[in-house]
Amino acid sequence: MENTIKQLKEYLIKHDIKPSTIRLKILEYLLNNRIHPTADDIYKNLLDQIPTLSKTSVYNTLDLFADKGVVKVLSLNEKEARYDINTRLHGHFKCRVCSRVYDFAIPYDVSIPHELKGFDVNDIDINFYGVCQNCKNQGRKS
Amino acid sequence: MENTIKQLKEYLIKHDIKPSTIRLKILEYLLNNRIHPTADDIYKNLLDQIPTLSKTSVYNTLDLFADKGVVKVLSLNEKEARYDINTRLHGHFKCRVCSRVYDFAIPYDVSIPHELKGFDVNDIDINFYGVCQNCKNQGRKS
DNA sequence: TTATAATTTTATAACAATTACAATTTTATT
DNA sequence: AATAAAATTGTAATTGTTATAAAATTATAA
Ligand SMILES: [Mn+2]
Ligand SMILES: [Mn+2]
Ligand SMILES: [Zn+2]
Ligand SMILES: [Zn+2]
Repeated sequence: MENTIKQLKEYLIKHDIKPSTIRLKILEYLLNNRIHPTADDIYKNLLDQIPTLSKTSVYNTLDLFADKGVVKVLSLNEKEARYDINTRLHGHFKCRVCSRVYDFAIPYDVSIPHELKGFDVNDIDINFYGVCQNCKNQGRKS
Repeated sequence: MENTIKQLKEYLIKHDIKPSTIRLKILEYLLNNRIHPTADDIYKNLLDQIPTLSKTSVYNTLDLFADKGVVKVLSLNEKEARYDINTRLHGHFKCRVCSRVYDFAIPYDVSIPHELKGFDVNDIDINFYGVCQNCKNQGRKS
């Protein structure tokens, strides 16, 4: 809805990815559904539009996207990986009740600690776990 | 080597865990091998001492330990979980070359960001990824 | 001690996410 | 149109983990 096909194509090409139909659809889904979906979420959701879609293609595409820096893969203490179209450094909060994953800005400078002097740090994950306000309010009613 | 059986028993009892042989062995392993091992690491290593050991028991024990706060489970962008006998808040660095996991002290106050006001935060993971100094030196030789 | 119950451990099968692989389809090039 | 390259698919394999029920061990009571 937000992006024209042309824009999506340019986005992929800019990231050195040939814009196939499936790749465009997955990119579009990720841009319009910023919920940190799993591969299965994406697969299930696109099945209406692309009835021949295979789960392998979803994995292939997401692996390619991760390779080219289009998505960041999230490990949030669960067995399924999640995919984030926002690759800039930011924190994640996972609610253990509703399983929603919230973004937050990291409120301190993430400098390399002196214990890691001489290490190359390419990637940083900051993950919080607990119960979100929504779920806390829900529980209050009982 | 470091701990007497008596000390290990007390440690488990203090955490509300009945000290069975397997539990003591796994605890001892975790205390003496602070390498953030996987369930398989632990299983393989104890097989000499306990030839009848089953992997299910290792998982059962680690689940129990996690439940009782004796270990912290780590999700480090890999499919296998790792287990840390140090449950105090600290950061982890995973080297993508040698797969070693290093500890580091978190060099800032991990206060709850204002975006998460009203959220209950029970757990925090801070994970860095990259190449450790060891592996960087190794590579330099070529 | 013996009997009985509770707990722990084991072996095996089931499960679920991901990956491997080769065949098919689609797209690009000549 | 013919050919080559790339993308997609279906299927099977792999892997870490979990479920389940039987067997072994340990605790409790008679
Ligand atoms: Mn995010
Ligand atoms: Mn640690
Ligand atoms: Zn919630
Ligand atoms: Zn290394």
